[in-house]
Order: sequence, then structure tokens, then C-alpha cells
Amino acid sequence: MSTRAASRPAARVGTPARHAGAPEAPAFSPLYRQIKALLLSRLQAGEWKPGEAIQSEVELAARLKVSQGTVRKAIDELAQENHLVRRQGKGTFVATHAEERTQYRFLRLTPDDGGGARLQRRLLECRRMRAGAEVARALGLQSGEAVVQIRRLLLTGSEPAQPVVLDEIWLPGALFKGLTADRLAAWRGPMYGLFEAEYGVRMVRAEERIRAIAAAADDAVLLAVAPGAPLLLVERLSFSYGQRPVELRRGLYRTTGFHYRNELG
Amino acid sequence: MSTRAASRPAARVGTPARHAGAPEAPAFSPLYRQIKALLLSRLQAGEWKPGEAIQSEVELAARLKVSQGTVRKAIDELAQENHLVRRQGKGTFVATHAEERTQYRFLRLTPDDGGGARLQRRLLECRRMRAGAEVARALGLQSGEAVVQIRRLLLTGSEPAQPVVLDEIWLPGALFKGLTADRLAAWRGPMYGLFEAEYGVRMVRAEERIRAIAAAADDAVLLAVAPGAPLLLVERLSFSYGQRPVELRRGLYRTTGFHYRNELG
DNA sequence: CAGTGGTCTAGACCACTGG
DNA sequence: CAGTGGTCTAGACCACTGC
Repeated sequence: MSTRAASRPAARVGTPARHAGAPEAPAFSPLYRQIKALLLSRLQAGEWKPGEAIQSEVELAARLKVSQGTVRKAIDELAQENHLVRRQGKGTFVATHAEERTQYRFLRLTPDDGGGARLQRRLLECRRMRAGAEVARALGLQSGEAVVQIRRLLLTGSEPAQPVVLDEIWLPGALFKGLTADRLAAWRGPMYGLFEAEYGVRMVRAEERIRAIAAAADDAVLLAVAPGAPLLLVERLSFSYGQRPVELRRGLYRTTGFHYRNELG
Repeated sequence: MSTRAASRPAARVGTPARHAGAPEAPAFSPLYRQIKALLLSRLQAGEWKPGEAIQSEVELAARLKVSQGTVRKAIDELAQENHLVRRQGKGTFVATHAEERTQYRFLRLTPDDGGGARLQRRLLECRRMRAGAEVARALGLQSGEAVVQIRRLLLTGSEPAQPVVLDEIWLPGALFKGLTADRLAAWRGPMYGLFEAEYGVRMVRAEERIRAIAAAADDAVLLAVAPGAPLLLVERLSFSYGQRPVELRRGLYRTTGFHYRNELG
């Protein structure tokens, strides 16, 4: 690690260096947070690919001239924020959406009977278009910039397959240059796995806004419900590193036999 | 802390003591988890009241014959699980719903414009009744046991006050002996604060199941929406210590101008 | 100023994984 | 067996709170 003294605020002798009204001086930043930031920047730079192992704790500690406990605390926080995954006896690995056993890490829809039913996908549309005002604002783009729009259905696995989710997805065109319906249809596994592997875009966290709405006529047809039937509208904005929004998703969930589950702490 | 050796599984010499087909031997439990369990049992026993400070880390460490770091790790987990709150320079305090600045720790409904609008309450009903099959099952009671049923509205603060939430709440009668409409109406502050202060019932975590439904005729009147209008149905089961269910809540949310917000990690 | 939580170290040892 | 993450210690020092 760089010089300890330089990485900390100058010793506050005498007055606590806080001017009323002035913007707050940068808060004290402990060593392990600086190491955390360093690891985060390396992750962001793509120094390790998703699923790969990073250096061991002792190696990092030696390299950064810091005790193992300090490295550990940095990694602890990164693991807690889903950037890394620890596996005792094996190492610490870069988190990935590709090998989730749940298949859908961000999908909170669950069958009422608790079973973890597999869902099949049906791609409806994948095209490039210009961002409308709302999509542009959410993704931090200029109105009219290129975006990729995807529409797809998720259906129950058992026959006859019942539609459950209608997703409408917007991605920044600049980040997903070669993304076509064919590529999408050919991909096995979670969509976020494709984004990671082919476009280097890693979803780190997301915010959802949930509402109840009445099904519009065309959506009702696709979801096989009556027009006006109540549906869950789930608007998700997914972020990559540095709080950068990289996906806007508008999902309509049919919640008969399914529910959105949430855990409050 | 009790004898170290006794609190750990016997040294596994030779064969790893795992019989195929037999239930798994209790997993290795580190010292800090035992301390965590001990603190948790003290909390459960009501040794400290909500909002009170527990012993300091050094004091606990000395008392339990353990290093500060070990106590710290136990407290870390308890803080993360919302049982305790740390305040640097002051101490570690028992978490409480009474002094939340958000007022509603578990309520995820937010105005679309981000503001933290205050909501007013209107009590509709509070009566004792016998639990139906569904309520009894959720609360772990026998069908027909006494429960308290509460119905209430939450309305926007600004005039004219618009109804937003219609809550229907069931509580185990045995735990809430003196709870009446008067007591409820007289209480200032969050309902969970009343439960803590008067009945010693502390909500630790909750699970929610969310669906979209069409408003029934009577609910529609109370929420000032058209019959059949789409509403969010939020079923919440709240747990106290030891995964003990202590509240079932069925909330109908009007999501025009409001949304249920969620954060995915 | 004393007392609290928060950071950091150096080193020992344990539990788990895989070759 | 060596290498990994996980636990634990004893002690030093720092940042923050309140008297």
C-alpha cells in the first residue's frame, strides 16, 4: 500500500479543520477502505474475469505491505456487496451471474408453493432504436442515442406453458454493439451471463419500483390474461461499477400462482 | 466464556465421524458465534430494553475471558441483523422501532417524487376474535385461538388527505393482552414502538409476498378507488426472536403517485 | 479527560479443498 | 500434503462522544 501517512488526512492538531458552511472535509478513510477501493478499481478494469480467483489474502497482504486482517476486512465488504465470493479452502472469486444455481439472481418472482420452478424463455423482439426521453434519462444517455430494445416472455416450465413475465429491456447501444436477436436466442443460461461474457458488462446492484397496474390490451394478449387484469409492474434499473446505470427493465408479472417475495431486515 | 474445549466438537482423530445417510453432525461453531448466541439469548430474555446500551466490548471480553476482537465479531453480526446499533464513542444499543427517523422501518412505499412524505393514520377497527385457519397457520396458533385484529388506513399528510394504504393486522391474543382501540389510538409514534414498549414484542425481521389484485368493492370505497382498480397486495409475516411469527399483515397499497421500492444486491 | 467503538498488527492455529 | 480462507489473541493506537 502507498505510504500510510499520505493516505490519511493530515494530523489534525489544534482546531478540527471544519469550517462552518464549507463542504465537509473528506471523512476519515481507514486503510482497509483504501484497499477495498483499489480492489474495486482492479475489478472494474477487468483485471480478473467473472468467476476467476483473485490473489490470496496473504499474497495481497504481502504485496500491499499490510496485515492479513486488513486485507480481509476489505474483502469482507466486497463479498458482502456481491462483488466477490469467498470459498474456504479454495480462494476468493469474482462474482458472476453465469453460474448462479438460482439462474435468476435478481428475479424475485416465486411460485406460491415454494418450489423453484424453472422458467423457459421466449424472445419476442430485439432491435436497435433511438432512446426516448424517459429511457435516455434513466440510462444517463442523450435523448436519441442508440439503445437496444429487447422484449421477451418467461413461461412456466410445465405443459401447457403459461406466460408469467413480460419483460421489456433497454440497453445502451454503445455498450452492446454486436447484440442481435440471433446472439440472444443462441445463448444458453442467464441473460446477465451473456452480458458479462460477451460485452464485459457486470450488473452489481439494482433498484426496483413496483406498482399494480391494469393490463393493456396488447400486453394482456401476450400474458394470456383478460384486458384490465391486475398485473405487477416492476421497473428495474441495474447498475454496474461506479453507480453507472446499464439496464432499464420494465417487467409485467402475472401474480396468480406466483408472488414477488421480499425480505425485510 | 465456558470452557473452550467443551464448546467445540471433539477432536476428530482418524475417521471424520460422518456416517453416510445419518443426519449431519453439528457444524463447527466458532467462538464468536457462541458469544453471539449468548448475547441473543440475553436480548430475548429482555435483559436490556430497546434503546438501552449493552455492556462495552472490553467489559464483555473481560467477563467472557475472550479477546475484544472476538466479542466484536459477535456484535458485528448482531448489528448487521438489526438487533444492535453501534454508535462510536457512545456504546452499543439495543435496536428499536420507537426512535426510527423513518418512522416506518418496514414500510417500503415511497412517493414517486422521492420525498419522504409523512403519513397520517386512521384507526378503523381493533377487536379480539378467533383465528381462522389461515391466520392461525401463519402465526403458529391453533385454529380458534384468540387473536387481535386491527384495521387501519394510512393517508397522505397534505390536504385533502388521500388514502394510500389499507392495513389489516392480526396479532396473537396471548401476547397482546391489554391491546384495545383506545390504547392504540392514544399512542404517538410507530405501532411497532407500542408493541415494544407495552408488550415486549420486538419485530426483528419480516417476509413479504407481493401480488397485484383487483380492488374488492368495500376496500375500493375505503381507498377511494374504483372497484376492480389494480392494487398492490402486500402480505407481511413479521418475526420476533427465534423465528417466532408474531404478526400477520395484509396491506393494500394504492400505487398511483407511490411505489414499492426495493434494492437488489 | 476518560470511556466508547474502530483500526491495525504479527503471529498462531484451525477447517476445508484439492492434488 | 501445501495452500486457501477462517478464527483467535494481545496489544497498540486512533476517532468520536460527553463530561
